[in-house]
Formats: sequence, C-alpha cells, structure tokens
Amino acid sequence: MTGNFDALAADRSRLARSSAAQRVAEVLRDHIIEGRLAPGTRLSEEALGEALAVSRNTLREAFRLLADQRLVVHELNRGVFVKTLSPRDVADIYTLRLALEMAGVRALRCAAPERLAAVRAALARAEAAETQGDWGAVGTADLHFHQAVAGLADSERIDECMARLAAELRLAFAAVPSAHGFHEPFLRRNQVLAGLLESGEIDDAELELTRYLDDARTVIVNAMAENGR
Amino acid sequence: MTGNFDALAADRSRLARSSAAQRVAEVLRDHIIEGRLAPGTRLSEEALGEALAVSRNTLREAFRLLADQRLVVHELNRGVFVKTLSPRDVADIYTLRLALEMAGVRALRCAAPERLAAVRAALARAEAAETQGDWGAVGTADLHFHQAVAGLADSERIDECMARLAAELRLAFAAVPSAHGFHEPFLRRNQVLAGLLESGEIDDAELELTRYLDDARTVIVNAMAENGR
DNA sequence: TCTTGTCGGATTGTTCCACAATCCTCTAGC
DNA sequence: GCTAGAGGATTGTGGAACAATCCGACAAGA
Repeated sequence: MTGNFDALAADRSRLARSSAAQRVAEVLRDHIIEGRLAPGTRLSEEALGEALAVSRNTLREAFRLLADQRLVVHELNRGVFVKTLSPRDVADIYTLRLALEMAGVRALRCAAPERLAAVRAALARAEAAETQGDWGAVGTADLHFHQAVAGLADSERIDECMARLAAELRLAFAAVPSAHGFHEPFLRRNQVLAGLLESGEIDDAELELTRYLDDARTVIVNAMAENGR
Repeated sequence: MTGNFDALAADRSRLARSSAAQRVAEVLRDHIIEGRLAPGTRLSEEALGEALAVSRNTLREAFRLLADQRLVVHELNRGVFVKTLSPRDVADIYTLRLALEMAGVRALRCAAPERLAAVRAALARAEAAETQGDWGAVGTADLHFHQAVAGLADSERIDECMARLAAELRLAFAAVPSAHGFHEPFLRRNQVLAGLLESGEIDDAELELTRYLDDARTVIVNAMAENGR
C-alpha cells in the first residue's frame, strides 16, 4: 500500500493547468468585471480572436464559459454580448443571495463556531482596505465576506453559486456612482452581522441579513434608475 | 404604439430555435438521465461525433453545455466523462435544495396564495401518475413539485438552479433500487407539505421541508452505500 | 520482483479554412 | 411612408491538420 498522501491531495487543484479557452475567459472576465467592456458590447468572434490571437473555436469555448457565469449572453446567429443587468436582474440576484447566505447562517445553528474563521478574515480584509481608503478593495472584501457567510453551509454547490453571483454583482456595483458612499454603511453592517454570528444570536442575524440585502438591493436599483435614465 | 402583447412574450422561449450543439446536448442529456450512459463512461469525441453525425467542434460545444448542468465532467486532455455522483455529492445537492426550497416557502409569508397553483398542479400530476402505477412519472412529478415550491420565490435564478439540481437528482434517483418504494412515502409527505402551504402554516412547512429533505438524502445515501459496494 | 525510464499509439487541444445559414442594413418600388 | 427584396457581414457547422498530452507497454537497472 502506498503511504498516506492525503495532505498532498488537498493541493491537487494547484496541479490543474488551464486550457487556452479558460485563460481567454479569464481575461475577458476581468475586462467585463472592471467595466472596460461596457454592458451590451458585442463581442465579435473575428475581432476578438485577432486581438487575443486565438482561433474562433477557442474563443467560442471561452464564450460558453462566460455564459455559464452569466457575464455574457449568447443569441443564436447574432453573437455574444456583454450582459446588461436590468433592475429586475439585480432584484433577482439579491433573492438568490438571500437564499444562499441564509442557508449559511442557519447552518451555524448546529455547526462548530470555528467555521467563522473565514468570515472573520474577510471582514478584517475589508477593514484594512478601508483604512487605506481603497474602496475597490473594500468591495472585493465585501463580496468575500458574504461568500464566507454562505460558505458556512459547507456546500460546494452553494459556494459555486455564490461565486457566480459575485461576478454578476460586480456588474451591479458598476452602476453605483460612489464606491465609498455605497460600501461604507454596508461595511458597518457587515461588522454588526459578524458580531451577531460570533455571539450565536442566529435569529437576530437572520433578521439583519434579510434587511441588509433588502437595503443593498434598493440602493443599487435606485442608482440604476437614476444613472440609466 | 403597439398593442399590449405581454401574454405573447411569455411564450417567447418557444420561438427560440436551437443550434446543433443544443440538440446534441439534449440527446446526450436524456441518455445520461435515463441511465443509458452509465456514470463514469468516457464520451469519446471521435466515436460520439460519428454516432451522432456531428463534427468534433459541435460536439465539444455540446459537452460544455452538459458540463454546465454538471451531468458530465471535463478533464483536460483526458476528455469528458458521465458524472459519477458520490454520497458526498448527494448530500451537497440536498443542502442546496434545502436552501432554494426554503426560500420559496419563506416567500409565501408575504406573497399571494394564488402562487400555489403550480405546486398544486404538480402534486395532482404526481397523484395521477400514482393511480396509473407509473412510478417513473411520479418521480418526474415529484421533481416538478419541488421546483414549484422553490418557484414560490419568484426568481429566475432560483428556478435555473433548481432545474440544474433536478437533472443531477435524476442521477441520484438511478441509485435507488425500487422507484415505487422510494417515491411512495415521499409523495405522501408532498401532500402534507402542500397542505401546510395551503393553510398558511409556514413555520410547520419549513420544519416539514427540512425533515423531508433530510430523510430523502439519507435514503439515497444509504441506497448508494448498499448498491455501490 | 519491484521500481524507474523511455517509447509509441491514441486522444484531446488548437488552429485554419470553407461553406451554409442567418441576420442586418440599405435601397428600389409602390 | 411603408414593404419587399438584394447584398454584405457575421455566426454556425463541418472538416482536416498538427501540437500537446496522456496512457499503457516494454525494457533496464537495483
């Protein structure tokens, strides 16, 4: 029998190389998330293939990957377009977010409290970014914080869903004019929520989470209504 | 201004033509779900392309679509394989299911009760299938019932997640030996759950749903443990 | 006998090209 | 002003070729 290499198996993911399609998808993803590719932009196969020096086939595979993450939409015989979020989409995203994060909070009822380490760490990163005035980083940490909350449910699929939602949320964040003004109050409430989780006040945490997401949704939807038209 | 054709817009999806890749994915999906392609089977690009009379390019696109639905897994330079569900996967699926269906139930607290129509309809189909002794159809109706429960949340994304989970659950159902023995008790509990929803006993419905999913998970995991080895 | 190095076949990853199918725009005609 | 149709541009699909990679078999050495 071979020795016990379970510890190594945990790092198996680091072995995974990536295909050209995956790398292309990653590049496009970053551009979309950071707003360098505006929503609604048509992604021409020929133009992009030339720009990135990959073939149309490879590019099309990358498009499929991005469509998974709902960052682009694919219309038959018309091509792929950078996703444009409607206020309805934002509301929908927050509905799913509530379901997933609520599952995390509920799981804490009968789970070891040391699972909160990831939540704590994300919150700390957000606070550090705040002191540096880097509100972009605060936004990133905020997403990680909420992914950690959902992660309390200890479910790969929930984590995957949240990761996808996080990418979509980036698009939504792009709609708010001031990152500082938007994130600052919610960072405070992240701290409140984390406190409730730490002290085991689950009922109150559920209530706070519900209100938190409701308020965030409202802020973004209103910002989109003003901005968009 | 044009007339109000919102009623027609609801049927817009029926207009959507489909690409060859989508049709190929559908065919493969059916074969996988019905167990004609055993879990773990390697799907050779060359062999399948010849069997279905499509090019490798098209087939690879179909594989991407199936990978989305988690019905196949793609390993770099090794190809795609029909997904093999582990007991851990089943447990994970039920964790996400609980989160999504719970969101539906909770939404009923402040939603019009006529939203229950879809739930009622799915339950009726399950009962009709039972009287005909068609336990395969009962299984289908059971999935629709629970999709309808999650649908109470009125969220496209939740519906999409549930649809995906339903496909994965088909794989799990394949693990239980007797469709009758498996579905019969859960059909009874679907009726109980529906009754609680109809009468607005939301707290009890949440409790029943939690226990229901917990029991179903246990049954399937045990069946896999016996069957698999 | 067990381990390790190396080779070769088979399969996937990627590119390139060709052509059909479809969509969009623009124009001619009423 | 509106409709119908032509034309160009783009995507959908098929096919072939080569590179990269994996896997099993075989050989060499301890």
